[in-house]
Amino acid sequence: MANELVHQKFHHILDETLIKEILQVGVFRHFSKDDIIIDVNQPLKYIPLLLSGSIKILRGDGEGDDLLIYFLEAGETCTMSLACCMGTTKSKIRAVAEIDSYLVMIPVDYMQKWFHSNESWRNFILESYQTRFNEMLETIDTLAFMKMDERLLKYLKNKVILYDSNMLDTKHQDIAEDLHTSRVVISRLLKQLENEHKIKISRNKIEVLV
Amino acid sequence: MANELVHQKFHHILDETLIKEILQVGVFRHFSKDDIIIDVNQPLKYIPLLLSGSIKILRGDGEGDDLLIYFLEAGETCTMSLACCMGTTKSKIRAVAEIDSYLVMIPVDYMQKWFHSNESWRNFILESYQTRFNEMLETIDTLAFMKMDERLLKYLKNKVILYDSNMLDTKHQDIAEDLHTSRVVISRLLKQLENEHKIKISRNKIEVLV
DNA sequence: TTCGCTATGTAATAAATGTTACGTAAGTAA
DNA sequence: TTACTTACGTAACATTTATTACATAGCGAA
Repeated sequence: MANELVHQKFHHILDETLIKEILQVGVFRHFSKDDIIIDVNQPLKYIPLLLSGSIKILRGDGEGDDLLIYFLEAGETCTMSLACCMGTTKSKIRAVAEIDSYLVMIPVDYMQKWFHSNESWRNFILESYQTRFNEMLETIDTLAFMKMDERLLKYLKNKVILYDSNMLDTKHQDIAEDLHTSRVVISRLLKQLENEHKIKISRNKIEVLV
Repeated sequence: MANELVHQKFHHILDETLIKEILQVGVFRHFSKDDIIIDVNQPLKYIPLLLSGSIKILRGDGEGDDLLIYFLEAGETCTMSLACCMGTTKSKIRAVAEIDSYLVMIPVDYMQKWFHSNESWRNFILESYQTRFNEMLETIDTLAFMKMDERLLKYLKNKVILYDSNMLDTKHQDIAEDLHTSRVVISRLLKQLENEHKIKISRNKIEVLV
């Protein structure tokens, strides 16, 4: 089953021999919603490839304050891990399972070896960096140029795409933590968005109308 | 002279044969302070390697609003360019010469070729990505967790390191543009920092005391 | 010197966001 | 049902940042 998933999600970018090797050396792991996969300051010994689910990548200031940077989805890897592993430094981010997720963890040594021996792996790494770079730029844009109400709406719309449903199952407090603000601010802005007929609010639920 | 610089700045990371090839295919260019090297939406055909000087990398929202992301220094390359070139997309950033700078521009095709054929180039690219990733994370931190007065002081201290002098030659308006705020705000906060004996202000000059 | 330009100082005000405090409503378990 | 917990609504206020408007200071050119 797990083997099937690796083929399914990665055959378009990684070649057959590499996938075989991944199946041999990779460690398969399952995480439940809200499980912490990697935390800040934790040393990294594995590169995760996401087989199914969705992972939230957060920047933490170390004292409980977080900020959502972006989401990882099936078929992707955590470029942060790459950067960290290569420099054998500690993780500068926190990775949390957004929903139940299935991963295969590649020991760092192989990542290094493959980078020099396998062209498809090189391309995969490069492509990952590219994608993440653009996501980081977008995050910077959002922080620098947008006001909280715009950021909130963008966040909600992004979740709609992620869950493929405009009925979101979320609490104000959770949103506040992802956007690094307070619950009161989020409640206020959500109410404002509701008045503008862009969303509908009910307990534990937000329906996105736009 | 130019050849000397390439050796000097890159021999520790790139091997001899590659440096020779760079000297053959690279285009040498000089930029004066405040010259725009790459602008937003401009297609990229070259990867720049910085031989001397310093380059400011800014994110622009397209309508005149900018935000400083980080500085490039001698011996470094613009990872944004890599990301853009690989995806053959247009530049998402603006690069401006902070001081007079000397570059060697590598046509994209070679960058691709070397990536698969030369180990030292691969390592260089990977290392660049790593460095830039961390800088982007730091930028996100700054935006998300710091207030303007802290950001301002951090900006000033960074310039002190960059110029290796605590007497900075700068105007309030310039700082405001880099930090994406208004001149009035910067003047106000600078005055505040002066009252806290952290800086001394005079026309076109700021002396950093901490 | 005087004129004119640019950079800076600062007040007044507005808008956005953060904080505290408390009330109420929806769900849950006894 | 009652009691309890959790999520949400909202007022009142503080702080931070943005905006407008205008004054003054430094400097160079004529």
